Amino acid sequence: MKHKQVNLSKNQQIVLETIRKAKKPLKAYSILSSVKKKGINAPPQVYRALEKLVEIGVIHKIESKNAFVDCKNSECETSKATAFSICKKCQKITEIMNSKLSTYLTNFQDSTGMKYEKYNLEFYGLCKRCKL
Amino acid sequence: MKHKQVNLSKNQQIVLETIRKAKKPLKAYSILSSVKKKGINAPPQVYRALEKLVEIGVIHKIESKNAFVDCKNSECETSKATAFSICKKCQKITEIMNSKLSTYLTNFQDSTGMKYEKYNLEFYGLCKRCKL
DNA sequence: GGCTTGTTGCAACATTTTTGCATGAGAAGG
DNA sequence: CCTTCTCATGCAAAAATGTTGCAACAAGCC
Repeated sequence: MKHKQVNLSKNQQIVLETIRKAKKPLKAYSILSSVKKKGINAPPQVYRALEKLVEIGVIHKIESKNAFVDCKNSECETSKATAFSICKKCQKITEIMNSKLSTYLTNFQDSTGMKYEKYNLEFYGLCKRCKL
Repeated sequence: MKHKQVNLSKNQQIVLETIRKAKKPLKAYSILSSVKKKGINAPPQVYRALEKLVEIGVIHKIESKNAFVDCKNSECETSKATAFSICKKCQKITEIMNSKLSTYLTNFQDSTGMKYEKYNLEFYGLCKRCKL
Protein backbone atom coordinates (compact mmCIF):
# COMPACT_ATOMS: atom_id res chain seq x y z
CA MET A 1 0.00 0.00 0.00
CA LYS A 2 1.39 3.33 -1.07
CA HIS A 3 1.40 6.24 1.29
CA LYS A 4 0.17 9.58 0.21
CA GLN A 5 2.71 12.34 -0.08
CA VAL A 6 1.94 16.00 -0.09
CA ASN A 7 4.06 18.96 0.80
CA LEU A 8 4.38 18.46 4.48
CA SER A 9 6.34 20.75 6.70
CA LYS A 10 9.05 19.37 8.90
CA ASN A 11 6.90 19.16 11.99
CA GLN A 12 4.07 17.61 10.08
CA GLN A 13 6.39 14.94 8.76
CA ILE A 14 7.74 14.15 12.19
CA VAL A 15 4.29 13.82 13.69
CA LEU A 16 3.05 11.75 10.78
CA GLU A 17 6.02 9.39 11.04
CA THR A 18 5.38 8.91 14.70
CA ILE A 19 1.76 8.06 14.14
CA ARG A 20 2.60 5.69 11.32
CA LYS A 21 5.13 3.84 13.38
CA ALA A 22 2.69 3.36 16.23
CA LYS A 23 0.57 0.26 16.25
CA LYS A 24 -2.26 2.00 17.96
CA PRO A 25 -3.90 5.40 18.11
CA LEU A 26 -1.79 8.01 19.80
CA LYS A 27 -2.90 10.84 21.98
CA ALA A 28 -1.50 14.28 21.46
CA TYR A 29 0.68 14.28 24.56
CA SER A 30 2.02 10.88 23.89
CA ILE A 31 3.00 12.14 20.47
CA LEU A 32 4.51 15.18 22.08
CA SER A 33 6.70 13.15 24.37
CA SER A 34 7.77 10.93 21.49
CA VAL A 35 8.87 13.83 19.37
CA LYS A 36 10.67 15.81 22.04
CA LYS A 37 13.92 14.22 21.00
CA LYS A 38 13.33 15.55 17.51
CA GLY A 39 13.01 19.11 18.65
CA ILE A 40 9.29 19.54 19.02
CA ASN A 41 8.80 20.85 22.51
CA ALA A 42 5.39 22.34 22.94
CA PRO A 43 1.76 21.37 22.44
CA PRO A 44 0.89 23.87 19.73
CA GLN A 45 3.46 22.41 17.40
CA VAL A 46 1.87 19.00 17.73
CA TYR A 47 -1.69 20.24 17.51
CA ARG A 48 -0.98 22.32 14.47
CA ALA A 49 0.58 19.39 12.72
CA LEU A 50 -2.30 17.12 13.68
CA GLU A 51 -4.84 19.59 12.42
CA LYS A 52 -3.21 19.79 9.05
CA LEU A 53 -2.73 16.06 8.78
CA VAL A 54 -6.36 15.44 9.59
CA GLU A 55 -7.38 18.06 7.08
CA ILE A 56 -5.52 16.43 4.24
CA GLY A 57 -6.77 13.04 5.31
CA VAL A 58 -3.55 11.18 6.08
CA ILE A 59 -4.59 10.69 9.66
CA HIS A 60 -7.94 10.49 11.39
CA LYS A 61 -9.06 11.48 14.83
CA ILE A 62 -10.89 8.96 16.95
CA GLU A 63 -13.27 11.40 18.53
CA SER A 64 -14.31 9.26 21.43
CA LYS A 65 -10.71 8.69 22.42
CA ASN A 66 -9.01 11.93 21.52
CA ALA A 67 -6.51 9.87 19.66
CA PHE A 68 -5.08 9.81 16.19
CA VAL A 69 -4.39 7.01 13.74
CA ASP A 70 -2.92 7.08 10.30
CA CYS A 71 -5.19 6.35 7.41
CA LYS A 72 -4.32 3.09 5.76
CA ASN A 73 -6.64 3.70 2.88
CA SER A 74 -4.72 5.23 0.03
CA GLU A 75 -7.97 6.21 -1.64
CA CYS A 76 -9.22 8.62 0.93
CA GLU A 77 -7.75 11.98 0.21
CA THR A 78 -9.69 13.85 2.75
CA SER A 79 -11.25 12.53 5.87
CA LYS A 80 -14.80 12.92 4.69
CA ALA A 81 -16.04 9.48 5.45
CA THR A 82 -14.54 7.58 8.32
CA ALA A 83 -15.57 4.50 10.22
CA PHE A 84 -13.81 2.66 13.00
CA SER A 85 -14.28 -0.32 15.20
CA ILE A 86 -13.10 -0.01 18.76
CA CYS A 87 -12.64 -2.92 21.10
CA LYS A 88 -13.92 -1.97 24.52
CA LYS A 89 -11.53 -4.32 26.20
CA CYS A 90 -8.17 -4.18 24.47
CA GLN A 91 -8.84 -0.80 22.89
CA LYS A 92 -7.75 -2.04 19.52
CA ILE A 93 -8.99 0.29 16.84
CA THR A 94 -9.42 -0.63 13.22
CA GLU A 95 -10.45 1.53 10.35
CA ILE A 96 -13.37 0.01 8.53
CA MET A 97 -13.06 0.12 4.80
CA ASN A 98 -16.25 -1.13 3.32
CA SER A 99 -17.50 0.43 0.16
CA LYS A 100 -21.08 -0.62 0.71
CA LEU A 101 -21.11 1.06 4.07
CA SER A 102 -19.52 4.22 2.81
CA THR A 103 -21.81 4.39 -0.17
CA TYR A 104 -24.79 3.88 2.07
CA LEU A 105 -23.74 6.60 4.47
CA THR A 106 -22.52 9.04 1.87
CA ASN A 107 -25.89 8.88 0.18
CA PHE A 108 -27.89 8.85 3.36
CA GLN A 109 -30.53 11.54 3.54
CA ASP A 110 -32.48 12.31 6.64
CA SER A 111 -35.81 14.02 6.87
CA THR A 112 -34.47 17.48 7.69
CA GLY A 113 -33.15 18.17 4.23
CA MET A 114 -29.64 18.58 5.41
CA LYS A 115 -26.84 17.91 2.97
CA TYR A 116 -24.06 15.93 4.56
CA GLU A 117 -20.49 16.51 3.54
CA LYS A 118 -18.75 14.33 6.03
CA TYR A 119 -19.38 11.70 8.62
CA ASN A 120 -17.61 9.79 11.30
CA LEU A 121 -18.82 6.48 12.62
CA GLU A 122 -17.45 4.63 15.61
CA PHE A 123 -18.48 1.11 16.50
CA TYR A 124 -17.77 -0.37 19.92
CA GLY A 125 -17.66 -3.99 20.84
CA LEU A 126 -15.36 -6.87 21.52
CA CYS A 127 -12.80 -7.89 18.98
CA LYS A 128 -12.38 -11.47 17.90
CA ARG A 129 -9.68 -12.12 20.42
CA CYS A 130 -11.35 -10.50 23.40
CA LYS A 131 -14.65 -12.20 22.67
CA LEU A 132 -13.34 -15.59 23.76
CA MET B 1 -43.45 12.59 23.84
CA LYS B 2 -42.99 11.07 27.23
CA HIS B 3 -39.77 11.35 29.09
CA LYS B 4 -38.18 8.36 30.65
CA GLN B 5 -38.01 8.27 34.40
CA VAL B 6 -35.74 6.10 36.40
CA ASN B 7 -34.47 6.47 39.92
CA LEU B 8 -32.27 9.44 39.49
CA SER B 9 -30.32 10.97 42.29
CA LYS B 10 -30.71 14.62 43.07
CA ASN B 11 -27.65 15.72 41.15
CA GLN B 12 -28.60 13.58 38.23
CA GLN B 13 -32.02 15.17 38.11
CA ILE B 14 -30.61 18.65 38.26
CA VAL B 15 -28.17 17.99 35.45
CA LEU B 16 -30.80 16.28 33.35
CA GLU B 17 -33.22 19.17 33.81
CA THR B 18 -30.58 21.61 32.72
CA ILE B 19 -29.83 19.66 29.60
CA ARG B 20 -33.50 19.26 28.77
CA LYS B 21 -34.16 22.94 29.11
CA ALA B 22 -31.30 23.83 26.81
CA LYS B 23 -32.00 24.15 23.13
CA LYS B 24 -28.57 22.99 22.18
CA PRO B 25 -25.90 20.60 23.38
CA LEU B 26 -24.24 21.71 26.56
CA LYS B 27 -20.64 21.27 27.56
CA ALA B 28 -19.81 19.98 30.99
CA TYR B 29 -18.45 23.24 32.31
CA SER B 30 -21.35 25.20 30.98
CA ILE B 31 -23.63 22.81 32.82
CA LEU B 32 -21.51 23.28 35.89
CA SER B 33 -21.94 27.03 35.84
CA SER B 34 -25.68 26.66 35.27
CA VAL B 35 -26.13 24.43 38.26
CA LYS B 36 -23.95 26.33 40.71
CA LYS B 37 -27.01 28.10 42.00
CA LYS B 38 -28.51 24.74 42.77
CA GLY B 39 -25.64 23.68 44.94
CA ILE B 40 -23.49 21.71 42.55
CA ASN B 41 -20.09 23.25 42.83
CA ALA B 42 -17.45 21.00 41.42
CA PRO B 43 -16.70 19.16 38.19
CA PRO B 44 -16.92 15.60 39.54
CA GLN B 45 -20.50 16.07 40.54
CA VAL B 46 -21.39 17.04 37.02
CA TYR B 47 -19.29 14.39 35.36
CA ARG B 48 -20.66 11.67 37.56
CA ALA B 49 -24.19 12.69 36.78
CA LEU B 50 -23.44 12.87 33.08
CA GLU B 51 -21.86 9.46 33.09
CA LYS B 52 -24.89 7.90 34.67
CA LEU B 53 -27.32 9.73 32.42
CA VAL B 54 -25.43 8.62 29.34
CA GLU B 55 -25.38 5.09 30.63
CA ILE B 56 -29.11 4.89 31.06
CA GLY B 57 -29.63 6.55 27.71
CA VAL B 58 -31.49 9.70 28.64
CA ILE B 59 -28.74 11.88 27.26
CA HIS B 60 -26.11 11.35 24.61
CA LYS B 61 -22.63 12.68 24.23
CA ILE B 62 -21.67 14.35 20.99
CA GLU B 63 -18.14 13.05 20.89
CA SER B 64 -16.75 15.50 18.41
CA LYS B 65 -17.99 18.42 20.47
CA ASN B 66 -17.64 17.15 24.02
CA ALA B 67 -21.21 18.17 24.52
CA PHE B 68 -24.36 16.56 25.78
CA VAL B 69 -27.93 16.52 24.51
CA ASP B 70 -30.99 14.90 25.88
CA CYS B 71 -32.42 12.00 23.99
CA LYS B 72 -35.75 12.82 22.45
CA ASN B 73 -36.41 9.26 21.49
CA SER B 74 -38.47 7.59 24.14
CA GLU B 75 -37.66 4.22 22.64
CA CYS B 76 -33.96 4.21 23.26
CA GLU B 77 -33.32 2.94 26.70
CA THR B 78 -29.62 2.81 26.44
CA SER B 79 -27.39 4.77 24.17
CA LYS B 80 -26.40 1.85 22.04
CA ALA B 81 -27.13 3.31 18.68
CA THR B 82 -26.83 7.01 18.16
CA ALA B 83 -26.69 9.21 15.11
CA PHE B 84 -26.51 12.97 14.84
CA SER B 85 -26.34 15.65 12.23
CA ILE B 86 -24.22 18.63 12.99
CA CYS B 87 -24.36 21.89 11.09
CA LYS B 88 -20.85 23.16 10.56
CA LYS B 89 -22.04 26.72 10.46
CA CYS B 90 -24.72 27.24 13.07
CA GLN B 91 -23.69 24.21 15.12
CA LYS B 92 -27.23 23.00 15.27
CA ILE B 93 -27.28 19.38 16.26
CA THR B 94 -30.14 17.01 15.60
CA GLU B 95 -30.52 13.44 16.64
CA ILE B 96 -31.30 11.28 13.66
CA MET B 97 -33.99 8.77 14.25
CA ASN B 98 -34.27 6.57 11.25
CA SER B 99 -35.08 2.96 11.72
CA LYS B 100 -33.62 1.89 8.40
CA LEU B 101 -30.33 3.48 9.29
CA SER B 102 -30.24 2.00 12.75
CA THR B 103 -31.19 -1.43 11.50
CA TYR B 104 -28.52 -1.22 8.86
CA LEU B 105 -25.85 -0.21 11.32
CA THR B 106 -26.91 -2.50 14.11
CA ASN B 107 -26.65 -5.44 11.78
CA PHE B 108 -23.50 -4.28 10.07
CA GLN B 109 -20.71 -6.81 10.09
CA ASP B 110 -17.22 -6.07 9.00
CA SER B 111 -14.61 -8.49 7.83
CA THR B 112 -12.78 -8.78 11.14
CA GLY B 113 -15.47 -10.82 12.84
CA MET B 114 -16.01 -8.28 15.52
CA LYS B 115 -19.37 -8.15 17.23
CA TYR B 116 -20.59 -4.62 17.64
CA GLU B 117 -22.63 -3.67 20.65
CA LYS B 118 -22.87 0.01 20.15
CA TYR B 119 -22.16 2.72 17.63
CA ASN B 120 -22.12 6.44 17.31
CA LEU B 121 -22.43 8.25 14.02
CA GLU B 122 -21.95 11.94 13.44
CA PHE B 123 -22.74 13.63 10.16
CA TYR B 124 -21.46 17.10 9.34
CA GLY B 125 -22.83 19.47 6.80
CA LEU B 126 -24.95 22.52 6.33
CA CYS B 127 -28.46 22.57 7.64
CA LYS B 128 -31.37 23.68 5.50
CA ARG B 129 -31.18 27.23 6.74
CA CYS B 130 -27.43 27.68 6.48
CA LYS B 131 -27.35 26.18 3.01
CA LEU B 132 -29.02 29.21 1.46
C1' DG C 1 -27.02 -0.81 66.69
C1' DG C 2 -23.61 -2.36 63.09
C1' DC C 3 -23.12 -3.35 58.15
C1' DT C 4 -23.31 -2.48 53.34
C1' DT C 5 -24.02 0.22 49.36
C1' DG C 6 -24.38 4.16 46.84
C1' DT C 7 -24.40 9.33 46.69
C1' DT C 8 -22.37 13.65 47.89
C1' DG C 9 -18.97 17.34 48.28
C1' DC C 10 -14.68 18.96 47.44
C1' DA C 11 -9.63 19.68 46.92
C1' DA C 12 -6.33 18.73 44.05
C1' DC C 13 -4.58 17.15 40.06
C1' DA C 14 -4.10 15.53 35.26
C1' DT C 15 -5.04 15.92 30.53
C1' DT C 16 -6.26 18.13 26.39
C1' DT C 17 -6.58 22.15 23.61
C1' DT C 18 -6.11 27.10 22.42
C1' DT C 19 -4.31 31.95 22.22
C1' DG C 20 -1.09 35.23 21.42
C1' DC C 21 3.05 36.82 20.04
C1' DA C 22 7.77 37.09 18.43
C1' DT C 23 10.95 34.97 15.23
C1' DG C 24 12.60 32.86 11.00
C1' DA C 25 12.73 30.83 6.38
C1' DG C 26 11.30 30.94 1.67
C1' DA C 27 8.74 32.63 -2.40
C1' DA C 28 7.34 36.55 -5.51
C1' DG C 29 8.11 40.66 -7.49
C1' DG C 30 10.35 44.79 -8.21
C1' DC D 1 19.70 42.23 -4.23
C1' DC D 2 16.35 44.09 -1.42
C1' DT D 3 11.52 44.44 0.09
C1' DT D 4 7.31 42.41 1.08
C1' DC D 5 4.33 38.82 1.93
C1' DT D 6 3.15 34.55 3.59
C1' DC D 7 3.42 30.74 6.13
C1' DA D 8 5.84 27.66 9.49
C1' DT D 9 8.09 27.78 13.90
C1' DG D 10 8.91 28.06 18.91
C1' DC D 11 7.26 28.94 23.15
C1' DA D 12 4.88 30.89 27.32
C1' DA D 13 0.77 30.96 29.20
C1' DA D 14 -3.79 30.04 29.91
C1' DA D 15 -8.17 27.93 29.08
C1' DA D 16 -11.00 24.07 28.73
C1' DT D 17 -11.92 19.42 29.79
C1' DG D 18 -11.79 15.39 32.66
C1' DT D 19 -10.10 12.37 36.83
C1' DT D 20 -8.59 10.68 41.51
C1' DG D 21 -8.93 10.17 46.14
C1' DC D 22 -10.98 10.64 50.27
C1' DA D 23 -14.13 11.92 54.01
C1' DA D 24 -18.89 12.34 55.12
C1' DC D 25 -23.69 11.23 54.73
C1' DA D 26 -27.99 8.72 53.87
C1' DA D 27 -30.91 4.64 53.08
C1' DG D 28 -31.70 -0.03 53.34
C1' DC D 29 -31.23 -4.31 55.80
C1' DC D 30 -30.02 -8.02 59.06
